[in-house]
Amino acid sequence: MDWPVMTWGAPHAERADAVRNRLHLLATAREMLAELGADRLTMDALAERSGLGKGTVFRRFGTRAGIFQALLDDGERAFQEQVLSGPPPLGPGAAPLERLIAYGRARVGFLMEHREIARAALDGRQPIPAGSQTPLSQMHIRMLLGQIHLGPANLDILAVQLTAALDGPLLLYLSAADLRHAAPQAEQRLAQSWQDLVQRVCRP
Amino acid sequence: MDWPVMTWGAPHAERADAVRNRLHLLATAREMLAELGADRLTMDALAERSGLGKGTVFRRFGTRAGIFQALLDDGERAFQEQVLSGPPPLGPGAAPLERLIAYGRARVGFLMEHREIARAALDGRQPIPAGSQTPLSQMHIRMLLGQIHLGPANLDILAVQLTAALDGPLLLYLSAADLRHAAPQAEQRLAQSWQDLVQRVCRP
DNA sequence: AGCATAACCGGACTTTACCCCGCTTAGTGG
DNA sequence: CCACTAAGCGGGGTAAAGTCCGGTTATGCT
Repeated sequence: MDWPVMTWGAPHAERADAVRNRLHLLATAREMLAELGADRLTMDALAERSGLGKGTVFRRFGTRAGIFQALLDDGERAFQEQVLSGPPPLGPGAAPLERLIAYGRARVGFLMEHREIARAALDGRQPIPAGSQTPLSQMHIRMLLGQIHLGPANLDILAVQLTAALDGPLLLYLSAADLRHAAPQAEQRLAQSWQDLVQRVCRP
Repeated sequence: MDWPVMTWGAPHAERADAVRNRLHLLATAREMLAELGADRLTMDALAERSGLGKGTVFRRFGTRAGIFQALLDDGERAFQEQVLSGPPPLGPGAAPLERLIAYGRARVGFLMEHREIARAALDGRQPIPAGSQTPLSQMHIRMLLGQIHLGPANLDILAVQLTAALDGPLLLYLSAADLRHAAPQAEQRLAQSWQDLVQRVCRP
């Protein structure tokens, strides 16, 4: 799917009605999500409820998972702002290792809060979609790793591995039932374990 | 889905015709997989080609992903045998850390070899299915971690994290195109990075 | 303003995973 | 050998994802 790029004034800019529809669809999707839960949010229903055609829904988001990815991106934007320019230890100003630990804790919280959306955003056929979710997470981890003095190591792959270690448990291995049952404890333990892992990896 | 347990002689054992059909379906699935690729392997086609009803296919495997999980399990069984009783450094006899490194290398190879099936075995709705794939991997890593003297650490979660760091890149983050393009290199780099990661985590 | 064109829209259509339920058959105990 | 029962079987039916294309509308240019 080739998304219309949002370069201003350039040719192929997103048309005004398209923007309107996109925002309206996202709002409607959020409503339905809160009302019905992720797996009862169907494309037909979304189209009907928003008063638009099904074709429009698919052109805007490409795929069902795409909707959840877009929804997640919204949250991610706010989150990234905290990370990039918020107060330490999450934002700049703290030591890189502290930031890395704080980042993991915050991301666990974020994913836990949006776990329904995050799960639904996974698409079996395609790997993690461009412009969404992980790339940002991975890039941030990669950046912080670069600021920590580590011996010889392939920081790019290490960042991928750490991202997987951070997201994987929540996205892949813990069942929804596990989480619903004891979410706060799970969140605490995952954050703590992330800290342990990072400290192990990054010590001299 | 509640699979018939294979406790011998106990009530509810898997019936003979069911076994026949299951094996036949798996064989047919393997054929179609080799011939058409994973995403053209459809349930209807599988049913028709195997000469069985659609209902039978679903009763046997529960879901589309279930077929690929079953297929993967077959390979996994052979793999596990190597791990549990093959020659060192993979099998017993080597130091735990060496075994852990060797295990990662072997698993990367295994997943790379079966990446199409492994991807297709992921089910968006459900977390990693019981009796399949990761639990074995996770358990093995957990066991080896237990044999390495680590400081205070939650070995259970650490095992989950390492499993994610091992499987995640291949299952989630690397696109099929990336892999097709430079599979051997990717395999080498992932194995090397696994070794780096584990050595970092497990040093005193 | 008027025109040309590129996006966009809608909804019918196709494909496919998955469900259901009446019928059949394999196993068992007498 | 026979009945009995639970498991298994088949294939038509449903719902939801994703595609297509003829008609519509926004936008840039003159």
